[in-house]
Parts: sequence; structure tokens; C-alpha cells
Amino acid sequence: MSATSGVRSHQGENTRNRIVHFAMNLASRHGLDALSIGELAKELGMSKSGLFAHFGSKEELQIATIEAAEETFGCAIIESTLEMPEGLGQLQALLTNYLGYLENSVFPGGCFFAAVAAEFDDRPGRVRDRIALSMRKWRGLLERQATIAHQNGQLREGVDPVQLVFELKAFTHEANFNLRLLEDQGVTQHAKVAIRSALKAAASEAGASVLQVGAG
Amino acid sequence: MSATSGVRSHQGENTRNRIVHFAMNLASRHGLDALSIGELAKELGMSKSGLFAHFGSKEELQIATIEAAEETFGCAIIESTLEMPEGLGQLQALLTNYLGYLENSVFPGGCFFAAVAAEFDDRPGRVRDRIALSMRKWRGLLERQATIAHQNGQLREGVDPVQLVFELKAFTHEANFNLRLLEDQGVTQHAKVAIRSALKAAASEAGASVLQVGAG
DNA sequence: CCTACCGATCGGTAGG
DNA sequence: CCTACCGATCGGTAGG
Repeated sequence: MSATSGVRSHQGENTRNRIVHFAMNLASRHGLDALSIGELAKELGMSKSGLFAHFGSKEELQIATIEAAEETFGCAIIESTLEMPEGLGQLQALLTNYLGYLENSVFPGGCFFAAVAAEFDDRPGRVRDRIALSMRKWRGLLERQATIAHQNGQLREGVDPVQLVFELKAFTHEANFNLRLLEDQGVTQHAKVAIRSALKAAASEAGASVLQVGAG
Repeated sequence: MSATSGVRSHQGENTRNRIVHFAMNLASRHGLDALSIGELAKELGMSKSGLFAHFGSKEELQIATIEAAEETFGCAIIESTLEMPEGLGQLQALLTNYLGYLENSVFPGGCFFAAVAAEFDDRPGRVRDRIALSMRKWRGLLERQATIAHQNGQLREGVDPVQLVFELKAFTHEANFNLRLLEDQGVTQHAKVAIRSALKAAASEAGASVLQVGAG
């Protein structure tokens, strides 16, 4: 990156980033529909039409918000695993990072995608499609590592990588759900126990050697 | 019930029931907040204020809608299990019925409670509290049967009934989630396989004899 | 980025 | 149950 490339960052882009970042945190708590352009403008100290001009429609604002959340999700959960050897170890790391993302409240309203997926799952359109794309990417990442684990002989015979990922992902979603609505003590503990025992049950001897004992 | 007791059913109650029933199906798709009194009145062919008079506030309408959904949930899932012997068999039947409730679209938007729980989990108030009560009742029912199974020697030593219910409930929620957003083929199949193998792994010899082989 | 404005719809009320 | 209405807010536009 050259010293002058920063010139390309117009002030408009910075403002847009500020808007989207604020919208992302708000949407994790109250949903993408409760994102009112007027309220957003008031809280950011700008005029409604000034904010609106950055997007052109509420739908565009919602999609930009989803894309920003996807990047935040990637930084919190995926990025640190990319240098690990692929397979069972990376799969376990992704799940551990997801639970950390819940515990650390990376979004103030819990998992952004769980929240907006439930909100839009019955409303066809571009917003729903963009959310579904994010969810498929995440599931694909988990399934890819489970499949590599399978190919590397890290899973016991007869273990279906897709079925395994269904079960592991179920535990992470249930943790988010219980944490948000029921505010249980140590609810992520249930998820950690479930994930650890599912991974141990699925691992071959070669696989067991790469599992972190203390982690989820 | 005497032949004249029906006189107590005022016409107002019938209208109220019609409203709540319609609201319940609408809310399973678009949420309890999108329940607009004006739209609801239009679709039911009555005036806004006429409909409003039955509840006095939108919050009361939302709570009445949750209570109606709880009854529908009970009829679809719980009622038929009450005459079964308690323990592992009833636990399995409740889970099987839940998956049937998804497959049969008892609510047009999937599981009513999963939808509204995600919507209100970050909005303190009476609506959220009523949703949380429903969820705790349902979880309590599952934990009760798992505990009875434990006491009856239907579970293997070392199996924690609460942990077991966490895992089983996770599979049912994941099925609802995938079914709504990702519209996967045979997604309840993953849940059925997961539930069956979790129950089999948790069951003692005595427990295994009460499990239905074909069921979830 | 702004002010000023549009029609539509919101929850809720007055009065019958 | 109704008509008629309230103030507030919605997404979006005109014009600068």
C-alpha cells in the first residue's frame, strides 16, 4: 500500500462505514427491519436524507449491514484458523471461536446471523438471499474441514461429515438461543461438553491426537 | 358439559378467537411486531378500533397470540404423549412429534416459538417474559421425562439428563432453522438420525427396549 | 451532505 | 362493534 493510496478513502466512505457499523450492532439486537433510517440518522447526528443518500433504499442499507456483519464474523471466528492445518483441528477451532464470539459479545445482541435469519426466513427477496448466502458459506466452511478430516483418516469409519456438522452446528445455535432468551448460567458449558464429546466420538485414533483437550 | 353451557360463549369471544388464530399464523411468518392492528382488521373485514377493543393494547394482542400458540403447540405435540408411560419413551415421542409439527407446517412459518424468541430476546418486557415462560415449560417437560428415565434406570451411568436434553433440543431447533432458511431436502432426516443415535447412546439396556426403532 | 416535504401507516382515543 | 380522528413515524423525493 503506497503512502498516497489513502487519498482514495473519501470522507463519504468513512461516514458510510460509521453508519453501517452502527446499524450492524443495532440490528443484532432489534433486527434488520427495526433499522429505521430516521432513528439511525438521529443517533449518528446527521439528517435522514443525508444518511439515505449513501444507500438509495432501505434494502441496500440492510444488505450493506449484512456484508459488514459477515466481515466482523470472519475476523472474530475464521481469520485465526486459516494458518492451522486443515481437518479436524481447524473444525474444532472454528467451533471454539464461535462460542468465544458469543461469550465476548462481538455483537451486543448475540449472533447477528441467527437473529436476522429468523427474522427474514419467510420473507423472499434480496435481503433473505444475502443472509442465506452467509449461512451457506459458514456451513460450507465447516463441512469442508469435516470432509478433509474424513479424507485424512481423522474420522472413524462410518462417520458422515455432513451429519457431524449438522450436529455440531446445532449445539452452537442452541447455545446462542439459550444465552439470549433464557440467560442461563453456563449455557455455553453445555455446548462445550456436547461439542467435545461429539468430536471425540467421531474421531479416529489419528484424529484424537489433534483434538485440543481443554477446548470446546 | 351441559347442553346450555354454550350460551356463555358470547359472540365477542368467537370474534376474539378468530382474531388471535389469524394473528398466530401471521406472526409465525413475519413476527409479533409486524402484527399490525390495521392490517389484521382489514384482513378480517372489521374496523381497526373494533379489533383493538378486544385487547386494549398491542402488547395484550401479542400476549394473547403467544398463549394461543402455546395451546396449538400442546395439541400438536404434547397431548398425545400424556397417556404414554413416562420416561425415555415419552421423551422420544415428544421429539418425534416436534419434528412432525415442523413437517406438517402446523404454523405456516415453522416453529412459532423459535421465530418469536429470536425476535424478542433482546427486548425486555411482558412479551419477552411470556415467550421465555413458554420455552421454559417446554424444556422443563423434556427434562422431566429425561430425569424420570434416569431414575428408572433407562439411561446409562454417567448420562446427565439436562445435558442430554440440551443436545436433543439443539437438533430440533437446527432442523427448524435449516428448513426455514436453507430449504434443504431432507433436513429433518439429519435431525432424526441425530436424535436416534443420541438416544441410543444414552440408553441403558432397559432403556433401549422402550425406544421405537423407526421413530426419531 | 442539508431543509422541506410527500403519502402511507402506525398505535391509540373520543364518542357513540 | 362503528366512524372519525390524534400525533408520531415510516421510507422516500425534490431541490439545492
